Amino acid sequence: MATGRTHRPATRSRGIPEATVARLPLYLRALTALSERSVPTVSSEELAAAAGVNSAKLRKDFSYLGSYGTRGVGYDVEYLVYQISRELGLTQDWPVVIVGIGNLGAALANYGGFSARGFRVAALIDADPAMAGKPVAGMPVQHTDDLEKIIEENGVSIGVIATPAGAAQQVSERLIAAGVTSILNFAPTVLSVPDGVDVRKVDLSIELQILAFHEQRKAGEEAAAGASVPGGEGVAEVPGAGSGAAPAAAVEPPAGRAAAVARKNGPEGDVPAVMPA
Amino acid sequence: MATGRTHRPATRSRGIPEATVARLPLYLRALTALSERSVPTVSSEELAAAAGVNSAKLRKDFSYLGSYGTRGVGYDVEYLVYQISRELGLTQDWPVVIVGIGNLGAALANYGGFSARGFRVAALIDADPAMAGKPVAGMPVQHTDDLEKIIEENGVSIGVIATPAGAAQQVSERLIAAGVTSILNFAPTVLSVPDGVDVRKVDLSIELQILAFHEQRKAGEEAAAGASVPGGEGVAEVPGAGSGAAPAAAVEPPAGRAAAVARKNGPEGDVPAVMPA
DNA sequence: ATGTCTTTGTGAACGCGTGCACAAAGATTG
DNA sequence: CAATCTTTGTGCACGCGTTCACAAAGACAT
Ligand SMILES: NC(=O)c1ccc[n+]([C@@H]2O[C@H](COP(=O)([O-])OP(=O)(O)OC[C@H]3O[C@@H](n4cnc5c(N)ncnc54)[C@H](O)[C@@H]3O)[C@@H](O)[C@H]2O)c1
Ligand SMILES: NC(=O)c1ccc[n+]([C@@H]2O[C@H](COP(=O)([O-])OP(=O)(O)OC[C@H]3O[C@@H](n4cnc5c(N)ncnc54)[C@H](O)[C@@H]3O)[C@@H](O)[C@H]2O)c1
Repeated sequence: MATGRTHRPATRSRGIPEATVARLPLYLRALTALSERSVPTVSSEELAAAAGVNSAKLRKDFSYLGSYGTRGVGYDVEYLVYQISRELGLTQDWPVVIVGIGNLGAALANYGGFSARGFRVAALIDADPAMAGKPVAGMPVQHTDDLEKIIEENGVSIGVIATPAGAAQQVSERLIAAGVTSILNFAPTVLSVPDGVDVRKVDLSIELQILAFHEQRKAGEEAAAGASVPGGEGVAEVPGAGSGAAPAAAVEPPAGRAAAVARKNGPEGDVPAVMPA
Repeated sequence: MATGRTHRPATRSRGIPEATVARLPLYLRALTALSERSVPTVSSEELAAAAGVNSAKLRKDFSYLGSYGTRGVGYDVEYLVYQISRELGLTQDWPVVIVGIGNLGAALANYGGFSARGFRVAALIDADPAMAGKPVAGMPVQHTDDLEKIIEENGVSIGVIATPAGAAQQVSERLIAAGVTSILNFAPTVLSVPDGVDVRKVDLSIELQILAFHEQRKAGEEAAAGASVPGGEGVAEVPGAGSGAAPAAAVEPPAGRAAAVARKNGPEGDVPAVMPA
């Protein structure tokens, strides 16, 4: 998932809902696959299944684009591929720069699916002088000093940041100052950008943490259902104990901070242990 | 945006809203930074700014966890770090396997932030016999044949898929059959999984396409603004080629886009064309 | 033509998420 | 102890997104 433009001022948003926009690429992918198999038409039901969404949702999504279907038949695959591509702006060429050619940046540069849909890696940029000129994915890495020049000369409006978190904000500022108005950020930092600039983030760590949350919940329910007693849980040390703030154990379960939670919410789910930084 | 679990049966409504869960890692990151700077407390306003969200939203999010703040003062940093970590399940160790050690998989394996928060790469798995035994990130790559054994022996419940799209579904099935119940999928495919299994996807291509959509819209508005004075807010002008620093355009039918969208069926310039897949 | 059958397009209801605005809680000062 | 100041916690309203359900549109058969 990616966030970014949280701010939608509804500026004459006579447009396609954001949620719909986010699904269009999904539909496009499914349609492209059908197209390659020379399937002429698809029903909303079939396509929805392929894209993993509800068919009513899909129909409503398409309704924002116009009435491209034929009742009793379905949608013309080729036609829809074209319409969605056009709506997403994929009928034009989008030069992209990748900044930060480390493990991830190099992988991205080597990624084939990149150029498959109108996106073209225009340049690879890194701050490490030792990398300058070194070829990655058949393209010489360029030094950050030339960032502005590269952006302007290639008319780049989309930038990908794959630098360490500490450098991300500064890199984004340089990119924006040079003309970039859309950023895909892989660094685990919140980028602060001016209005008019779109930022989407890809954060592995966040995704894993969300999965962990659900995983823990699943384990908890399972345990509760099984009525089994998991091994000793030994309450570990509580960081920053003192501070006087927050009422400590008042009633309820085992002492410690866990009680605070139980106070408001349900009892179960107390699994204190070591805590990483 | 998990593909599988779209359905939320609200099983036992004792739950934190999904949107809140997705923000907790963000708060945690900001709090960890504060903690490292030995800041004792933060106000919702400060923390919200650091996390890039609305302060009211942050307070409401925290209210789902319980009442951990002190009015007139703010939140105790250390205490909150602990509570959020516990809620997210980061107080326990999560062994993770990465399947598909190619460009991306190797980058992920080398990623430090991985193990920083309770996640531990338990194994690297690849189908290529030539890779078996080869060390990546100081860990020998193991063959897919041993996938089930690895999962079971290490008690892995979270799997990361970084194989080509064509292999993703099959890999997910093997992972699930072996006991994995959470999957982070980097392959551009919709995974079909049974109930109870969570899937989250990271899709570079989709993110770029969403950015392209907004980028195109920005270019269009810009062009419209520069043209004749827009009297009515009704229909947007057609973003003609040229104008602005827009990238080189590819092929595109002449007829108005807005017209086709607004109208039921635009017979005019809507000639199906072959699009770059 | 007429009737039947399939599938779209969408009105309407509903639930979730967001953000405002403010009372209450507690710190702090006199 | 009372007054004042700060900041939380949340009631409430609003808008977006999702889903159901169905009339209407068109294909197709008779
Ligand atoms: N590797 C992964 O799988 C992964 C996963 C999720 C997130 N991330 C994030 O992506 C970013 C990159 O990760 P990585 O593993 O490739 O790190 P890395 O250290 O391998 O690469 C970082 C690169 O950025 C360059 N760099 C540093 N400062 C720069 C600057 N100011 N301008 C331009 N280039 C600069 C460095 O020279 C280096 O080549 C990090 O923020 C990391 O947290 C990585
Ligand atoms: N590289 C990127 O930056 C990037 C970005 C976005 C998405 N992706 C996606 O991530 C996936 C991996 O990308 P990549 O660039 O690393 O590809 P890659 O070809 O470099 O690596 C794929 C690896 O998967 C292994 N593999 C193939 N089938 C397997 C199977 N059945 N079981 C286990 N391993 C198997 C291959 O041996 C290979 O090592 C692809 O689906 C790609 O579309 C990659």
